[in-house]
Amino acid sequence: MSSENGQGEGGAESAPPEQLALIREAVRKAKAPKAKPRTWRGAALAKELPVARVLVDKGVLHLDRYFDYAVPEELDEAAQPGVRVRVRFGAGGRNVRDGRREGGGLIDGFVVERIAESDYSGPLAALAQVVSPEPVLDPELLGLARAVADRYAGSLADVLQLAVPPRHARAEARESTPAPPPPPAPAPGTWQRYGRGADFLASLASGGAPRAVWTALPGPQWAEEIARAVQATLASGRGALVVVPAGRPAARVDAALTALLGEGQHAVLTADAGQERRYREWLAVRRGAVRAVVGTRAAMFAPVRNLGLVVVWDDGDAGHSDDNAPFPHVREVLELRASRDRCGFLLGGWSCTVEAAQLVESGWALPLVADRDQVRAAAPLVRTVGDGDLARDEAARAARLPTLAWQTVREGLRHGPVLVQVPRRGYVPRMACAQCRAPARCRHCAGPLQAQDAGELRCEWCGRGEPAWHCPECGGFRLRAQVVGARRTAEELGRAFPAVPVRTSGREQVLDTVSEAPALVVSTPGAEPVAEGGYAAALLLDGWAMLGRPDLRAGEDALRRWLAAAALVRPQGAGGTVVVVAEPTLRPVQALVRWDPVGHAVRELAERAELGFPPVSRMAAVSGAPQALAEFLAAARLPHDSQVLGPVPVPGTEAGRPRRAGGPPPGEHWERALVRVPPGSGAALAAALKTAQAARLARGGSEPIRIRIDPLDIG
DNA sequence: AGCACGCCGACT
DNA sequence: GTCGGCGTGCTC
Repeated sequence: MSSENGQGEGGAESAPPEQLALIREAVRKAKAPKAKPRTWRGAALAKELPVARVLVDKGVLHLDRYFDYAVPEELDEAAQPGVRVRVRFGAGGRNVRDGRREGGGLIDGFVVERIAESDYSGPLAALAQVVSPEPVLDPELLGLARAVADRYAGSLADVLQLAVPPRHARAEARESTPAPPPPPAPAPGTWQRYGRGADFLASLASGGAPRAVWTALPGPQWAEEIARAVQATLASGRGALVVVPAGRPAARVDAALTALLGEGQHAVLTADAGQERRYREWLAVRRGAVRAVVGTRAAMFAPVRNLGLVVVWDDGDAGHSDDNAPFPHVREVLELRASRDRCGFLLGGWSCTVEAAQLVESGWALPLVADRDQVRAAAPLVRTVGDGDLARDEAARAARLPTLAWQTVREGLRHGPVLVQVPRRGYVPRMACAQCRAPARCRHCAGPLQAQDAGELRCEWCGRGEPAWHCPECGGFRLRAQVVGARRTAEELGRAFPAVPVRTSGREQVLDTVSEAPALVVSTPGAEPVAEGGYAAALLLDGWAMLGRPDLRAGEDALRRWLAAAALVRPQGAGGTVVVVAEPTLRPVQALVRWDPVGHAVRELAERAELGFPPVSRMAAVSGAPQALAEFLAAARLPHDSQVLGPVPVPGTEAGRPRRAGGPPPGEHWERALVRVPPGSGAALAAALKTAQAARLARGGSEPIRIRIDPLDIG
């Protein structure tokens, strides 16, 4: 045996490192078979359960396990399960010679459990400090966080960062005033309009755990309907949690709850509240002083006592997807909570996502829908303007708005406010030749051309202006991108109707409500103000802009945004009219005309099942530098029924493109692979990816690999 | 991520 | 001999 390094000492010295480690381990085990909490200088320890199992608050995946610490006598009382602690952690001070251990930084953690004996064979370090005696991490929340971490191949510490708000000492010092007893069981109110609506409320009120996908009728009643479901749950002696996608709907539900339950019965947990207020409200919930919660996505983890109902409104809104690792989605987390806590589940919206349709199809939830007569009575009349109409429409070319749109606005303004939905910048699709539809590209770098507010063309990649575009394919010189920003549209409409005020609502300034007086209200999707008494008409000008996006959800998203705008318009019987500029043959457009979001989602679901697309199959996106990605995929022990698609270059890593959040570092070229598994193997896929990632990080893999379960933007 | 341990060459 | 390079592996 000729060994290259020729140490020649024989025995353990020349063994390969992994064997060495094994030998060392064996020696250590033999010396200290089971450690009683031996610590520095034999300082006095807690008499009962002297070991604290601690989750150290580091998001690193290979530290995603508990560490045992000795509990000094003076911390015995405070170091209860669930409290925040500080511990020494790190390789520092392996100086056991004089029986003292020091070094390693102080880091935060949570006591998960108190136990009699550690199974760690070595001297335990002691808890350095109990940050506060407030138990913030109870077993339910820990279990949920664990489940979410597994579901999304993330670390427990990362999830806890989302689930437990940062401590605020002043907020903690204040006592939470308990809510007065809740009002008695409610009447079903407008829930009568839905087939099984009254039954659903009755079940909640009597302590049941019904699960429903609710297709809300257009109009403003949805918030009150949610409040009634909450009220029914409170009447059963249980708590309720409502999660909405943004601050404005949160304010609506807040107002409805106050109107129905009075003050002090519920807490509002939104991100924009500021640390002290956030923690105060969260603590009131945790302490059981408040039993009902409405909030935005971070509230999905709210530690509501004796949870009886979880509600998610408008689950298709991107606001429900957390943008911190591991990117949990409100709908999925609340599904987990409903299953784990055996509580009621209500997923509602004017539209219907494919995932929601799947919950119904699998039998996990029941549909809560109104019959066609109710829908017809509540919905506005929807008319379309397609390509054919536009081509025949001379006026449209001159004025950039179809004749039908002008007529509808003119008529609507005689009876009240008119809503104009225009695309947001990010949703404007590539410009194309109006004649042959070839995409308009920059002549220098072939980047996509984009119209600026002032109307001139500019390359999205290199920024060069293009003053004299013509189509290289057919010689045409007209571009098909009449869609312009909100301001431009507002100016133009304002000139056409000089007697009418024009109001705009968009990202910079969002209007909450407008009066019933005639006005033009120009808004980007999601920022539409509510009109008192409803809009007389709405113009949806972003049709093909939204449908043109190269995204699996383009159709579903477009329909959702249209329905959200159209739901603010008066019923057809009261003259409410909607005009959508989009091809009437397209499935989402037809679904809008018939006001049939469920039918759309069901067909979409069937199609995705056939093509092996999510959510029927489960997918994960794995991205990183090409070599690192290849190594990762080779090393990962993926489930045998998984299929790797790609890798392909990550769109948007070309130089000069605006960087997207969570994307690669600037100037780096990344690739992305999609891993697909059939239904039922989702958990195995997440586990395999998590294991591979942990192994990689433990080996000190410096090149980052990003894993995202259920990626949102798969072309 | 830090940080110590340990196995290598260059030095007083 | 012993000081110090940085390559591996552990952190209760």
